[in-house]
Amino acid sequence: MTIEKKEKPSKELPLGFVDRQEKELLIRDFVISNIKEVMIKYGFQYLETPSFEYSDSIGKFLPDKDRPDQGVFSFKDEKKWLSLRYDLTAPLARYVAKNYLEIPKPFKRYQLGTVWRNEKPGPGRFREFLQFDADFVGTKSLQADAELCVLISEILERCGLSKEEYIIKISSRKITEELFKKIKIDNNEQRLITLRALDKIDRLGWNEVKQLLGKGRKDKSGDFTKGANLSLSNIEIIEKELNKKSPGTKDLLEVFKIFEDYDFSNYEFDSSIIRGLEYYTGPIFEVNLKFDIKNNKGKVIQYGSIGGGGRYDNLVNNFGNYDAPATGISIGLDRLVYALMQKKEFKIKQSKPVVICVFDKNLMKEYISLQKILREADISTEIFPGESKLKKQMEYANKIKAPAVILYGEDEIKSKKPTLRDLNSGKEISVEIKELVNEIKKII
RNA sequence: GCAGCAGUAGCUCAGUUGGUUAGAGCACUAGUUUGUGGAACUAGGGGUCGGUGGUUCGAAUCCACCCUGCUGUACCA
Repeated sequence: MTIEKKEKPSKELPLGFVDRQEKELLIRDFVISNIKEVMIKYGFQYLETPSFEYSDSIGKFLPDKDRPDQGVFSFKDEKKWLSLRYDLTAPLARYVAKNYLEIPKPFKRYQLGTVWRNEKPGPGRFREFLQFDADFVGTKSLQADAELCVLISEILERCGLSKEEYIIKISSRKITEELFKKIKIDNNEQRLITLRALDKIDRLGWNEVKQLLGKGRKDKSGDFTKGANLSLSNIEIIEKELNKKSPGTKDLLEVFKIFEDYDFSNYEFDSSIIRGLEYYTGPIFEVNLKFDIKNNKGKVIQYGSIGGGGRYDNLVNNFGNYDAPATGISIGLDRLVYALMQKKEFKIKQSKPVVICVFDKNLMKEYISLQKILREADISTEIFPGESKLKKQMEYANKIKAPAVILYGEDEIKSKKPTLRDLNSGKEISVEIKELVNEIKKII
């Protein structure tokens, strides 16, 4: 006799994908509602594009042209390769190129959407996450760049962050561009390695970055990273140039002037902001949190930025002949939410239902009429969803954090006075049905 | 991707000169005479000891490879 073993389906999730609990979702909803209000106030259009795009629509113009397929989830249709979008900027460029003649110029749109990246996940970093993007397409005005920073700032503050808890760091691609001219780097790979190295100044410090600009660097674990192989004199020029405390480029001076007009000051110039992207052409920004973020074991972790962006004047042009200079910013919503959850003072009101206990199925009509009264008063209410002893019903109510239970058994029904038990204090009172709503409101 | 460390019940972990049916706390389920939660007590369920192969009479324990997690690093549109 043979017994076939049944393979049980796996209850594990794919690497980098997570279930999200109510607490997180409610904070996320709160953040999203703030975003929408601010975006409407700033006059942006709401847009949604599909999760999948043809790979070449979003892949061909990837900044790292040397590895266009890396990091993206893709599958082959009968005819073409499709990819899950990895950000909202590439689809926007595609959308603008496709609808160029119909859209207003400039085009201001915002978008909320899930994006997917086939990369190694870490604390607060997943392979599926929600992003928020706001972009101006079709304007060279630096007013747009400045306004993006102002708007992000307003969103963060509405979400409960104080000016001391975040900062917008700003630099410009013009700075590194001029630098590359000065030291005459035209080798693209060398430029990329140099940019990536400079991006790490705040984390590693100059000494380590110099190694990356030169031969390379060995990290704590013993792993070796190849360097850009620049000459010592060039490295010195770079260090001197980037250590300047104020920008020498026209674009940033203008942006800072506009900030003044806006009375916006929660930013700082930081020439080490690079954003690793090849397509940025002007001002670039990064949104950083200034309070400690801990992992689920209570250890403070390197959290990095929660968002960023910049000017990309050539991206739309890649799709055709339309010249549409643009600038945009994006926020990793899940990362922002993860950070907000750590703020002790941050509380989201959750209304949990008052539970009406069931003594006898035959009395259901009574329970439904009580439930109706409460629900009509907009009080979250439920009749215990099951058939259990009273004790189990109480345990259930306790578990779901119900504020109160209503006991309405034979005794109470005789006098038409339900018993209301406050689950926090444990106090019970007997109330007239018409007083029930008022008494419950006192508890909630 | 690279490197270091780790992987025993849902969770936190104990368990070495390799030796009989693998443990605790919390959680879970049922009960403590049945109309009362968050306390206590009793009983119970639950583990191919991350996976596969190897060494051995015998492996949670030793070896190899793989998978997963953590930390750093790389990449990050």
